[in-house]
Amino acid sequence: MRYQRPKGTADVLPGDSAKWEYVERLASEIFNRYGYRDIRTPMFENYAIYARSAGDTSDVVTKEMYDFKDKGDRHVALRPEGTAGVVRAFVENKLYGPEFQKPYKVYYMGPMFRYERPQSGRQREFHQIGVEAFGSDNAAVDVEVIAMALQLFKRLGLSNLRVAVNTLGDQKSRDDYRTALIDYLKPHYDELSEDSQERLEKNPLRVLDSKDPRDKQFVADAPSILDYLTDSAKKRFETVKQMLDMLGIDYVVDPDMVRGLDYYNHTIFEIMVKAKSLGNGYTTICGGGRYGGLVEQLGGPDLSGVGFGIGEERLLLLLNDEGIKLPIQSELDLYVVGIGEDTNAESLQLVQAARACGLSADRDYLNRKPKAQFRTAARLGAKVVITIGSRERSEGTVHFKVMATGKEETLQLSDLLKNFQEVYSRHLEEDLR
RNA sequence: GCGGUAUUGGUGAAGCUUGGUUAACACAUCGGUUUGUGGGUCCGACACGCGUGGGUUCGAAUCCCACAUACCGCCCCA
Repeated sequence: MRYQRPKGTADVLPGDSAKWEYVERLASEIFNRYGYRDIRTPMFENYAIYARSAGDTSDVVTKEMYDFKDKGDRHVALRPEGTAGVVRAFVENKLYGPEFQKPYKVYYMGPMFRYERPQSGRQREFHQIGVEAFGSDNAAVDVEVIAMALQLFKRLGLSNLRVAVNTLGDQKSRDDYRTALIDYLKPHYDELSEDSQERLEKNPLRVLDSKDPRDKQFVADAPSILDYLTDSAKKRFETVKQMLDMLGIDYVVDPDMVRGLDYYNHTIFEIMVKAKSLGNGYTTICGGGRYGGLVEQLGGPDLSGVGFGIGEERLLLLLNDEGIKLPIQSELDLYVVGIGEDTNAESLQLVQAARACGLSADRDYLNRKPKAQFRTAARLGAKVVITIGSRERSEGTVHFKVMATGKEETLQLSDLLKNFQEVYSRHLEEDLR
């Protein structure tokens, strides 16, 4: 009986993990530049936090929640997304207090869980890189987070991104529109897909997102949210667009765009990309928007927030597809070849001396023949190989070989151990000259 | 949750339609290529046996069933 990893999970192995590290390091570097700080919240929370925040009708809550009762009979759920937990932490730790600068900006990265059917770029355990900014209604913050995500993608070498924005308006805009949409769709109820018939009752806005041709014909002529915005909501959206223009960010307004979580209002956006590994058409790799009410709903003051989530698996899949080489250098400064079992201790001493002064060093542990060891050294891309055998041992010397030039010279072991860094660099540089 | 395709060694895979006893070929890896030096040549090694568990059969990687997983589509989304 062999064990398999749980359905919908993945092992990130060395080699691949270097890419993850690079992406995550770059993200935190950029986010920090915008004043966002790392926040780490639990991977599971009280079930109610997600149920209440995401909306009772959302698919995430109704069928994708990875929830269970713990030994204390507490109903908990593995986080399906990052925002709710961060909001909870924001409220619980009273980060809305006057001593904190607003907007309060944080970022996070880590695993999320959704119980659903796995596919490429869609797993049960997946990873998101996300940000949230609380406590400012300024449209500039909306634009800033979009710009920030774009900067990350750009720095990673991605192009041909499609930024779609839309607004859900304020409460009144939304209510008015909802009514109008229902009025429009009701007469066609029987012609809609079964899914949309149900959506119409629970969450009519979702009908707009349907890919079913039966629905699409009606969606095409459906009233637009943009016509139902209140003056202030409209003005706000205009400001967002102006600011995007001003920053030279290309975008399209997609009035049919709806987000999966119910808590959004005003600005919502998605950054999409066309990639073969992610199926046909455009796939979203970053989605976000502004949310009001959520902070209050989880017991905090009436503050709004804005943020986004980036799907890390999708991002990496995309980088792979595009053939983008991340600048990941795995260089080896030194490889120690030991000839004969009695050089075991000296080999250890040598790599340790190198490592102690900040060089990367490795050696052979299998007592293999010199030829095999050199082959390994070459494959690892070692800059220098130090060889020690019985002859050297009796003379208190080692062979120092610069792999690029093939030049080899004899050094005193004691000199090397006394001042490894200096001796190493001097001989390496002399040889390469 | 629904529908479909797939599953052979470290990897890519042939074989499966016409069940029969050496599971082809290639890459990678390891060893050797005369005694201590680098991605080359040549030689050699490398599947508890064909996702797991049952069944049919004298006999199954090859036929049947169940399950698992991956992938694709739907749903939805990162």
